[in-house]
Amino acid sequence: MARERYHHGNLRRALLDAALAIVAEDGVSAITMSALARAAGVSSGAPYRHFKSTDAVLVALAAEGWARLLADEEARVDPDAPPLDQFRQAGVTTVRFAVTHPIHFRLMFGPIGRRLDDPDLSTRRAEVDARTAALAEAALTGDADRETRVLAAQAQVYGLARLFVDGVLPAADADTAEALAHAVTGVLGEGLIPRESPVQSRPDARNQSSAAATPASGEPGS
Amino acid sequence: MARERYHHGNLRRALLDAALAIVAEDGVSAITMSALARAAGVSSGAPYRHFKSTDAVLVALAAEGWARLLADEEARVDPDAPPLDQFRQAGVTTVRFAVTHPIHFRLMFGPIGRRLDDPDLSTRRAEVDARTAALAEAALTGDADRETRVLAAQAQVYGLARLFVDGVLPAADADTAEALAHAVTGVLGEGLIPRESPVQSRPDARNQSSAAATPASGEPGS
DNA sequence: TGTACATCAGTGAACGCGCGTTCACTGATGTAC
DNA sequence: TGTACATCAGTGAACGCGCGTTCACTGATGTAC
Repeated sequence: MARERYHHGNLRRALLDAALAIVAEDGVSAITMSALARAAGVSSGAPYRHFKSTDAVLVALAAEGWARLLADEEARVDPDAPPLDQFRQAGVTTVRFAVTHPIHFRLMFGPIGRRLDDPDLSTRRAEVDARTAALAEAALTGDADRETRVLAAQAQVYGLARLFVDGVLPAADADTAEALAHAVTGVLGEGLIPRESPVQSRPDARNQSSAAATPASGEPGS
Repeated sequence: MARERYHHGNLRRALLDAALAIVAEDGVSAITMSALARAAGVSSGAPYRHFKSTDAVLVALAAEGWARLLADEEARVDPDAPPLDQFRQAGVTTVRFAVTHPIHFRLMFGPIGRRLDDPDLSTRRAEVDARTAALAEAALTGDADRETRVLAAQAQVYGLARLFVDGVLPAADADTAEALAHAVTGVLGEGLIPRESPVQSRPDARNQSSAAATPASGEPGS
């Protein structure tokens, strides 16, 4: 924090934060080693002590994202809940994460996130993947189209997350996004068409287009 | 096609194709006016006759993408089918489009695609949006959480499309992707958990993880 | 507690390169008559 | 069918700029004794 010292103290962290700020402001193409140095208030050669290229910075951010997502899931998924609820909670957490960390999310699931050559990135990603697979395994049993059902759930969660991140849905705070994710995953659990009675109706229907934030709806089975 | 002529004939098209090739090869950051000129076999100043910047090239590609998606939907959605089927066909078509035009898809739904200042882009996008909204309106009736159900469907389709485009699911040909989209949207129609009898089982379950290409499953209601 | 020394993080100047952009030009095309 | 002329698309040389990258340096930190 203190200015005017020869050593920065935590330049690595400052460069990562600078990268986040630059991406948020001008997009990922605006990241250059020079711009990072400038944003961190440091000479042009200094960043090379910590990252060998701008891609390395982005890879580090992606790895950080996977670590944070894992931590979020561990914090927000109740290990004592029924398996299907755990699976759903993990999905809701993913949507929440996407809204609170959109830049990380984009990097994690973009070309940068698929860099298998970086061990830190790939192991952290593998951890989350393994966890998700285990939750899906426990939640959705039976061999009738099991993988199709898992994919249906993953696609929905990922799609909702990306609708926020890509700006198709308007920006929302974490709790609103989470409530929406809860409602939407409920639809998948129940089926698109209400079977007999139309799913305990509530007087909602707020906004205009598809952007309505309609929280709380039916729970899924189990 | 003929080389060595002073006039190119269709440089605009050639520049767009060059941009697609460059993005496919080295990513969107590799697009420069110089690189486009080089790839089109033309002098460095020539592209400026058609585009004022690389962003203008990308905007043109996004607009082209929306036009093609609209054409695809008009070709593949049966106007005589029941409304819910039409809605579903539109969704399946979107997934097919994403797999066959991944670069267009990424541009259409990235920051470039949200440039409201370009009239061509924004009107073409608005056309598709209006069409989708109309199909959703006709397909999903009833006021109980209607918007939530629409969003659930959109999120699932968009999510599946992006899972392909982002490389989370392995690359697939158009028909395989379409079959998968059909199966996955069927899960949303029926509900995640089979109600009584487990959805007329078929002996599938092929691949390893979540990448199984399990085609054909139950139809949705209506 | 003090001293010597090794290690390290950041400096700032330097360089070459490729990109964006401009511009007077030239070759080709199309059209008026 | 031919000629003159306007318009247009692409040329190629030029320029300034910012970026990536290197490197001898210097100030700070930590640690052995």
